[in-house]
Parts: sequence; C-alpha cells; structure tokens
Amino acid sequence: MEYNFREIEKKWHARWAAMQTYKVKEDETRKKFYVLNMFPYPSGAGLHVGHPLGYIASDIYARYKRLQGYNVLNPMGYDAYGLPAEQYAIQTGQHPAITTEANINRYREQLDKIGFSFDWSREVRTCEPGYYHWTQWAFQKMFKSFYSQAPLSSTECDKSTQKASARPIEELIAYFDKNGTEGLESYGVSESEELRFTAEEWNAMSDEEQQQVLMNYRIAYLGETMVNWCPQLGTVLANDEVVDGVSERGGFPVVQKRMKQWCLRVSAYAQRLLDGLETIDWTESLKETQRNWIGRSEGAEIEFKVKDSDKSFTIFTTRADTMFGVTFMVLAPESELVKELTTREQQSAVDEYLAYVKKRTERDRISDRKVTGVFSGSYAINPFTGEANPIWISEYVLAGYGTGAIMAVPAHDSRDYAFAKHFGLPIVPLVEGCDVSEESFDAKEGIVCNSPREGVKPYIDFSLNGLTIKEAIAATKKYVKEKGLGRVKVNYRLRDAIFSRQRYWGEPFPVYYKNGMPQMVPEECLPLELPEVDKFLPTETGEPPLGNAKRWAWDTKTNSVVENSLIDNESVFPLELNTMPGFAGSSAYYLRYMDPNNGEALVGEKADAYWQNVDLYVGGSEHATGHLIYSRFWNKFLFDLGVSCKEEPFQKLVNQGMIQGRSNFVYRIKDTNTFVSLGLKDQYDVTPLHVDVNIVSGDVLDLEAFKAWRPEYATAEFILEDGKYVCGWAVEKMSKSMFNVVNPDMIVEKFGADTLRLYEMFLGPVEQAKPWDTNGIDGSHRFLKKFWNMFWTKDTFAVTDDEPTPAELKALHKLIKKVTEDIENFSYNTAIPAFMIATNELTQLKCTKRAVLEPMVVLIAPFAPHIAEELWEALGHTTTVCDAQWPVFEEKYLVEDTVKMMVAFNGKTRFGIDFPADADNATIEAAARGHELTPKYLEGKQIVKVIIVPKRMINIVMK
RNA sequence: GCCCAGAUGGUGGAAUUGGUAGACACGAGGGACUUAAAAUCCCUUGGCCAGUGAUGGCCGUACGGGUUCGAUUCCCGUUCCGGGCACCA
Repeated sequence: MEYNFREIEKKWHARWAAMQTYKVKEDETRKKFYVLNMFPYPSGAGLHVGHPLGYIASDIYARYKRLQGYNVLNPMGYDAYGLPAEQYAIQTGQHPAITTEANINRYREQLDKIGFSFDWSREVRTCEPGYYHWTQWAFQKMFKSFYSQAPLSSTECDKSTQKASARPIEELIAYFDKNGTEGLESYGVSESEELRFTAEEWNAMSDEEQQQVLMNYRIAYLGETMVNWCPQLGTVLANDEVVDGVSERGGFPVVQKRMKQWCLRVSAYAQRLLDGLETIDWTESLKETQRNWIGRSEGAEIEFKVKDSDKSFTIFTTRADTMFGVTFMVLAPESELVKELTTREQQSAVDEYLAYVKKRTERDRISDRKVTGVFSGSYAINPFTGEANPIWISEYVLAGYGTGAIMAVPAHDSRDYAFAKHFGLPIVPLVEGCDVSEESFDAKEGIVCNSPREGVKPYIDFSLNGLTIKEAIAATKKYVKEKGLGRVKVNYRLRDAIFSRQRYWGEPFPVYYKNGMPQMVPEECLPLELPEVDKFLPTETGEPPLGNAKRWAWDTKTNSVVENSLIDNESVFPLELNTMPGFAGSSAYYLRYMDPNNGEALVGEKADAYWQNVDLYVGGSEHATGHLIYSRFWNKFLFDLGVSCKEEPFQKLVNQGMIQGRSNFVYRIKDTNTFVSLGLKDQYDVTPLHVDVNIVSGDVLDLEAFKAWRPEYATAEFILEDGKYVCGWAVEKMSKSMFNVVNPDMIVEKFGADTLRLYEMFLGPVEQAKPWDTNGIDGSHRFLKKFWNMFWTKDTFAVTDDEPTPAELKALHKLIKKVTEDIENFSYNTAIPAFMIATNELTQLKCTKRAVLEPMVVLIAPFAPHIAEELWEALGHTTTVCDAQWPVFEEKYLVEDTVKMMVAFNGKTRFGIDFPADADNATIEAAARGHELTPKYLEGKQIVKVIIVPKRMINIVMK
C-alpha cells in the first residue's frame, strides 16, 4: 500500500472536525495543561512557512501532554485590530472589518491544512463586541482603581505586612474626605505628581476639581504628558512601538509632543513586574530584556535651594557619594523649572535654545548626539558644601526620568564630563589616584577623597574621605535622610503606557465627556460598539477618525448611543474619539480562552480556578518589551481584583526563532538580457537579481518558468555550466520583495502536512533563527514513507501478534526514552533523528510485531498526527490515536551487552577490551589491577589509578 | 559603552551534566535496477600522510593559555557574529 498522504490528511481533517476531537471541557478528575501560541495578526499576505513553526512546536507538546493523560487546552484566535487593515481601508475605502474577515478566513484555511489540535470552539477575535466588551470593562476597572502599597485603612503597625495592590478609588476618596493628602505618602500611593491639600480644601473643591485631582491616582488616567507623536500615522505611539526614533510600523519619524492622552499606570507595578520574573520559567535573556526595560535604579532625591530666592528643587542621583564634586546643575528643557529659574538677562538665550530643542525629532537626538545647552542665569546651593553652582538647561537631561533635573559631577559621569569640557566648567575629582584629564572616571570603585576638599571649610560636619565608593553612597544616603535634605528613592525607567490612538480600527473607549471631564459609560451598557464612519481619515478639524461618525454621542437618559446632532451637554454628551492601542486586546486574551462565551464575566470563577494560567506559551521574542510587559501588568491588575487566580500569566515561555528566507540570485550581464550561471559569473560584469525561489530547485533554475515569470525575461538567454543554470543564494528576511517567500500550502500539496511538520521541527532548535531551505524536505518525506512501509507488505497490512525479540524491544525503548526526554526539553530536532534510526533498525530486523509497532504509532502521533491516525485505525482501533496512552519506558530492555575498558597512558587515552555487561565494577577493577585483562600493549606498565566513569567505562591510568 | 546569548564538515545541525567529535538529514561523488526518466536501494564523503589492501598515523569543535588520565563541554584572556538596553544621572 502506498503512502497516500493527500487522501489520509483529507480524511482525518474531516473526521476530526465531525467528531470534535479537540474540543476540551473543564474536567475536575483530570490534571489540566494550558498550551498557548501568541495569536496572530491576520495580515493580507497569509501565512508563510515561518509562521507555523511555533504552532507546530506547541501542537506537538499539546498532543504529547494529552497522550500522557492531561486535559489540554490548546486554543487559537486572532489579534484582529491593527494598522495594516486600516491603512488598506484608507487607500481603498474597504471597511477594515471586511479585510480582516477575509484574512482570517484565509489564515484558517491554511492552518487547517497543517493539522493542529486547536479547540476552535474557543476561538476569539479581538474586534468582536463579545470580546472587546471585556477589554473595555478592564479599562473601566482601571479607571475606578488606584494603587498603593497598603490599604488606606490599615494602621501604622500592620502597614508593612500588607500587600501592594490596586484598590477601589472610593477608598482614596474616603481618605481625602477625612485627611486630605496628610500622611498619604506612608501608604506608597502611586501618583503622577505629588499633590498637597487638606481635608477642608478637598471638601471645598468642585466636583470637576475633585475629578481632576483623582486623575493623579487612577490606574487608567487622562494625563497630559510628552508623547511619541507620529505625524504620518496620525497617532501617538507607546515607547515599545518606537524603534530608533521611528515608528515600528512604517518607519515614519516620531516627534515629542505634549498631549492629553489616556494612560495606564504601568509604572505602579514596576517592582512587582520585576519580582515576578524570579518566579517564572523564561529564558534568561528575555528576563534580562524585561529587567532592562523596567530599569530599576536605587538612589536618593536631594533638595537644592536656589540662590537669592526662596525656591528650591529636587534632583535624583544614584551617586550620592559625589555631592562634593558637583560643579553645576542641569534641567531638562521640558522641565517646568525652566520657566521659574530663567533670569531676565538669560530669557532670550533660553527661548532660543528651547525653540531649537523643540524642532528636533527623536531621531535627530539619537543620530546627532552633540553637546548643547544654555545657562539659565540662576544658581543652586549645594547643601553639603554651600557652594553656588550654575543651573544649566540641556537636552541631555530627560524630563520624564527622575525629577527632570540633575546635579552634574563631571569627574565621574561621562555625559556631565562632555558638557563641562564643552562649556568650560570646572571638574573636581573625588577618587584617590583617578585621572580625569582625558575622560571621566565612571567606575564605582576606589577610595573617596576631596570630600570635603582640603583647605575648604566644610559647610557641614561631614566627611567621606577614606571610605570606599559603596560605603560613601550608603553613608551619604543615611546622612541625607537624617538631616532631612532629601530621601532614599527607587526610580524605574518603565513609563506609564500611552493608551490612546488616533485611529479607527481599535476598541472604542466606553467614555463620554461632561464639562470636559471623562465619565464612564455604565458597566451594564458594555460593550460600546465601534460606530460606522464614512472616512477612515482624521476629520478636517484634526479630530481622530471617530469624529467622522454621525452616530457617536451618549444619551444618559436612555443610556444608549445616539446621533451627534442631539448633543446638548445636558443629557446627551460627546463620546471619546480615540480608540485603544493594539496591545489592549492582546493583554488578557489567554483568560478569555478559558471561558470564551461567558456573557457575565471576562472569565468565570470556575473556569479560571481550573485552567489557572498558561503552562507553556510560545511566541516570538519581539514582544519582550511590549505585549509580554503589558499582559503581565494587565494580569496583575486582574489578580488584584480577584478575577485571575495567578499573578503571573505565562509560567513557561519559549521563544521560537524566526525562519529566515533563503533568496536565490541570477546574474545578468550588464546592459544585456543574458544571464550567466553562478560558477562563470566572475568572467563577466554582472548584476545580481533576486529570482523567485519557487522556480528554483536545488539552486538550479527552471529556465522555462523563468522566461514565463516576467515579460522582460521572455527573450532571456543563458550561459550554462554543465547544462544547468546554477543560482547564487543568500540568507535574508523572508519577504515578498526578495521573492523568497515559501508558502506552506505548496509544501503541504507536494509532500503533505506531516512532512511539513516533521521538517520544520527537524530544521534546528525551535528557539533558534534559521534559514528555510526546501531542498532538505525530501529526507523527512522519505522517512515517513519508510515508517509507513513497516506496516505493509505489498498491499496487505503486515502487523502480527508475535512476541517481539529483545533487539526489537531495545530499539523501541531506546526511542521511547529519547522521544519523551526530547519533547520535555523542547528539542524536537533531535527526537526526529531518533525516529529515523529506530525505523531503519526495525526495518532491517523486518519487525512486524504489533507490540513494537503500535507504540511507535503513538510516539509519532504528536509529530505526524495524520499518518498516525491512519495506522492506528489500520491496527484495528475504533477511537482516535489522540485517546491512546503514551508508552512507558522500561530500563530493562536497554541493557548493554558489554562494558568498555579505557586505558590512559603516555598522555593518551585508548579503548581496551570489552567486559560482559553483568560484571560488577569491583570485579572489573580487580581484574584490571591484576593485569589479567589488559591488552598486550600495556604489558610491563604499572597501573597508577583506576577511574570508573559514566556509562560504566573503566578508566585505567598506566605509567 | 553596558548586559545577554553564540562560534563544530560543502550545508542545517548531533554529542545523555568532562568519556571513541561530526549522530541524523541535505548536498556531492560512485554503483545497482531501468530503453530512458522518476522512484527505490547500496557504497564513499572533516583535513593531511603512509599502505596494493585490511588498516594505521598525525591534525582538527573561532583564536591563545590553564585545570584534568581525558575538554566541543569547566576556568582565564582575545577575535568575530547575533540580540537587548542606551544621554535613565
């Protein structure tokens, strides 16, 4: 019987669908296992062979766990909101929903061909109201929450034992009613800026004023901050969406702009996001990337008074030990202090500088890092030395980090050093023996000196001289705290996430505006559905695309969406025109899969308690500082609310490597239509041109297909070598423009899904980036044919019930051991060779025993499910192979026949003779010592020592 | 600049936690079958040297050292490639 993969695969796809083989239900009697892929954005280009890599890897694991008896959740869905569909809509007028739907259908068709064990009954799409209901709901919950280290009701003594958590905003309001902000800092309440008011002042505020104040504390808040504005995309972007100063999508320039936007107080969770990394099983490099992104730094905030003024300001430093080396101060240009501290004489110079800074884009700042700055005219008094230091303004200080102001210590900070050299400011070294004539000494090592300097009358009774830097940092912090000069502070690089996008194709905010203040659409009215618009571009007045919607106003009487024309700001109010960013919908989708059709909650308590969190998450590492931070934040928030029972959403994470394209080239002789083969190209002046890899086979060009490929090549002529045209090749990103995209459909059509699955796994470690090379696929296909042929003699099914021989059982159990270990370790690329070896061995043994072949079918089922099903059925089973039991490895079948003796002498190691395997170590050692069994070339030499090494080898060292 | 991960044949990659480096596959070469092709099967395939031959010897896991009877594996230094962060005070 021939291995007819086309029929087999078609048959089982139909049967799996009809039997709902992969549908799962919560089952208290079985242990759960949750496998998840990062859900795809359905792009118009469809899948290429790189996409399914992670899906195949996780599918193998899911099927394996299922065969081990676990109740496996393996869902799939679509991250359906996104820029490409909207850009396409702008160009063509086609509604993004239609484009997205079409793309999803195409994705589904392609995915189905590969034979995944997804439970499609749990499919989610982020753009469907039933789904984004819960995205909107979570946003509202964040609006209605604030964050603190301890409950505001807790007393002084139990504060430290309380947990940091999101809490209802009512708790904060009650506190303000009673205390104002008095004592608030001791609860560690997260805030945008530090506010001070009394209970009387609070109670005297108007409702709007109070709402304004609460924005300072809400986890989802409307904040006026510097944002990354991308004019070409017409929207703001989050930090992780900006790469090298240009937008991640499209590569358009990004400028800094002060705008009022919805933000999420991700920074409140910075410490928990950092701590949580210790509890999860991710790669070290990914954790490191997140640690860098969170960027914790411990330091001190120290207050500096302004000379001849009652003003003062605070700086942040991690080098409190360098207080005696401060020679000037620097403010960020965007700092509010600039206005306050600029003197009349310097006003015009400062204005000029601010204008210069404003017109520079992020990209300019990165590419052209020159030293710029301007003197403000004011001086600050160093609280340690009493010296007056000039206050400068420079773009090298960032407004968004620390306090937007620094103390400059040019001797020990390279940036301050460059600035001091450029503007001729003094440099005072503080470390014994350091040379600061050419560059600053930034290392945190050495012995402190000049603190205070000799001959300078110390302003305060304090000296750091003779201490190590570390000791000096600690001593200074302690002193600063005791004397009330400042406080110990931890800063994080992680910023709050900008949550508004000036776009159409995203979740609408369930928010309307009354007197300019945002109000939440009542929870029971969710979801607030995305309205229809005529145009997907911004309005003429520059409003976001939702400004084009005719029906986009909120009637508080009927609690419904009504025509804009009815807006009276009495009972009908304008709705929010921004939409949510891409990461909104992807931040909690793993929870929705647990209970996708629940109309009452994001996830029901029972479903959440059963599935808990994702055991194995597979996806690309490009989400390290985006999705994987946001969804950890989102989940922690839901954990605080009691919605999610686990603080970390993804226990183990595997990053699949990108599959790169392998491009092919033809070489055209300049100014001709003649193409020369690779080996002869150096004899001519040639231009390499990309050629479609689909008309090249084994680097040999199909000449007819090439002529037909493009009209201009119809008359092409060729200079061949050995009668063939050989193409050059290179590894590049897989992309349409390089003509190196390989479509999985074509592979499936030609070789079958099982071959594709096997080959993708065989290509190399899942985590590693590797080039796709279709040439090697024959090997995987040949293997499946061999595997199939073990079961058949001509057209009869050859499996017998005879007792297997020890050699056959050994081959089988070697395989069970290897495959089980390799799946657990995610190293499928080494499991597949084991199958090939076992198949060859058993074929040579002419093994047709059911006791051997049946477990083989189960072993291969995760990798090649279609062929496994077909053989399983042929073996007489009425249930699918998915209900089989994973074979159990038994050591007793693996006994080696012999034990080797290794002999080391004269600096070389040699293998000696074999002992019977059942000889025990002592016998072998005694025999070796007695010289009875040593080979003849060791005659007369003396045994120095005998070492027993793993694998039961005996190592004898001779002299 | 800082942090992380790497470097093995013509190619993708193996090597159980220090124990016969190059599994397995591709490619290449040779052969069998065939009118021919496809398919299938068999042999060779890291380099150098010796031998008619079975075979034997030397070198070899980016480079230079070290530890060890023994190092792709552990340690120190260097080079190169990839990834992350980067005026974050």
